[in-house]
Amino acid sequence: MKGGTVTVRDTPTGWNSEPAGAEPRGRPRGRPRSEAVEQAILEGVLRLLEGGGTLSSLTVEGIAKAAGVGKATIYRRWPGKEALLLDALATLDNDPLPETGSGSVRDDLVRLIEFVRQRGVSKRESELLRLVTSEVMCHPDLSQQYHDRFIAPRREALRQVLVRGIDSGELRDDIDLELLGDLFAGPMLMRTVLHQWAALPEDLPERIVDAVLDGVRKK
Amino acid sequence: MKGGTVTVRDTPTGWNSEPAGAEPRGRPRGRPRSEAVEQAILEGVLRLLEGGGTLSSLTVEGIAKAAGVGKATIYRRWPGKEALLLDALATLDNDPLPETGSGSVRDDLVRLIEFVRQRGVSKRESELLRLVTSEVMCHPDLSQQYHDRFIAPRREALRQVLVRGIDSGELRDDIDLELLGDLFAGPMLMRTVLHQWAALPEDLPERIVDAVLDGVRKK
DNA sequence: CGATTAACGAAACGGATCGTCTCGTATCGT
DNA sequence: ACGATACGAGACGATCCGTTTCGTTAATCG
Repeated sequence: MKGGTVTVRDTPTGWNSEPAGAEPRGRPRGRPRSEAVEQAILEGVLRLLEGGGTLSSLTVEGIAKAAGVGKATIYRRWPGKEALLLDALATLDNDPLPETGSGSVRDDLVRLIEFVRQRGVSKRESELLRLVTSEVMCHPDLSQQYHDRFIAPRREALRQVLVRGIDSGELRDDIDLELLGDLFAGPMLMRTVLHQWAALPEDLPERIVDAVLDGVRKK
Repeated sequence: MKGGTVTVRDTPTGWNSEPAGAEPRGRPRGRPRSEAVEQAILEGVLRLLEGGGTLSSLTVEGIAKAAGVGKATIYRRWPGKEALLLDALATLDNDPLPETGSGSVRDDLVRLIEFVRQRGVSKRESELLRLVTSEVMCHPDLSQQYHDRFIAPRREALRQVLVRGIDSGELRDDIDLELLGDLFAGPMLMRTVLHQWAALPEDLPERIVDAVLDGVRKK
């Protein structure tokens, strides 16, 4: 944890994206970083994860070996294993959020939850999500970054749909917005993250949304 | 991971409780294990966790130091850090499940979810639960033990209440039992495990249960 | 009482990984 | 050509794991 000499000149993928005008400065002097190396490292991480290894089995040296690079090359780009995991997650998680606001609020909710389900059914993404979540839960600083980059946009999209539903009179206006979101997202996240052995049938989003909308009390 | 000479003679707390008649044999010959040491180790784990350390900060050597014991004494009782964590969790998690079946199904559901909320509001239990969950998610074998010891009993209690509700006509009978459980438990577990920064007000269980029962669609 | 048996604290060991650092080489701009 | 920087390879000290040894302590058995 003490100061070192390895200088992280810049970070292409943005784990510590410099906020102020750092981009428009001229190209740095020496040999530029290889984009191929960048992708080889991220691809190596994903490849190692497909074997369903434990978190401790994903070592930096193993990543370097799998990617055919030196360790220093990894530490030149990321401050540690955790930030690298976050960027690896980002390479899988770049699908755009589904369009909302066109049809009924009910269909928008189904679309958003189906989007979450898709993460769970993909073996590769599921394994990665599981490890990242477990890693993030122990690192408060990473927890913040993970929340900002991955959780917050989804929660915001869900929130907008819910606000639209309240305004249009389709949803009750006497329930906390946050609670409302958890009612819809909780059941699906529970299956994708907590117990991965649960099945994720195609119609699960529909069933969740309709059950939460209509209530489970026998009329 | 290779075979060793340290023989685990017996395991008081039951991480590998011998199923067959092993208990009624006469007292073993030599010096018995100190119960005080047992509790000192578990207490040391809990004390280290209150500082909100990352999972890697909870080292076996640190536990031994905190408890004032030797490392071998820990490995004499538990096969590794993970199993020790599970037993430490058990020392906090020995409150009996709330009584159900007396009044309305709605009140039973509130009681069960309030029971989950209590885990989340206790700082000590919350931290421990967070670390154990993260540890468990990476160890398939531990995941099984964790599920059997902690998850399954709660799910079973919830399931019984739901079955009673269906039989008595209070709950719809056209929804999967498993989905029904996730609808109630998901929102609360989401807050206690996934984002620990969320508030857990006292009336949250009531609000969850009533919202899921009545539905969130505007009538 | 004395012998036996096993747990105890302390400490050392080999192995693995981390994060840093140093080489010699390769590739860029000037 | 030259300086600057990234690259792969690998050594380094530090830390932790899980095992093992050592001398001591506490219980049972004869």
